[in-house]
Amino acid sequence: MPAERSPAYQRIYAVVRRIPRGRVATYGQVAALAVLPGRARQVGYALHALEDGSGVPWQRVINHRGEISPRAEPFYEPLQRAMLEAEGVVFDARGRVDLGHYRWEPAPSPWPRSRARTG
DNA sequence: TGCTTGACATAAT
DNA sequence: CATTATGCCAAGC
Repeated sequence: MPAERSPAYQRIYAVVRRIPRGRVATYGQVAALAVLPGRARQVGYALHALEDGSGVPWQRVINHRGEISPRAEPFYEPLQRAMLEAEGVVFDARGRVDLGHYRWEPAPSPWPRSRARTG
């Protein structure tokens, strides 16, 4: 049984698929949403095992610093950046993404604020 | 089976 | 915010 079929990997892929276009998420964020707290490395490992036709938007997963994590093949770095830029994600002069602006938030503060006063 | 590596995160300085 | 140290777990050898 390939590791890609592992339940943990499947949850990771499911979370990554939920990342909307033009948004990014960190490995730790994906790990937390995939019910794998503290195992951010596994997220990267799971994405590493992905195939081209997997349909998983792996390019939307970056590290906590808003940077594209360098992998063994330097070829992927500009590729991921180009894919994100094609989605509307803007990179800083230092090659970083403003997480405060592009970070995907699956739960947009569902606070029990009850009836909003003033509306 | 045990050691090393790796698409990371967090805490301390 | 950058560095350094530590935790984490699967894959490769």
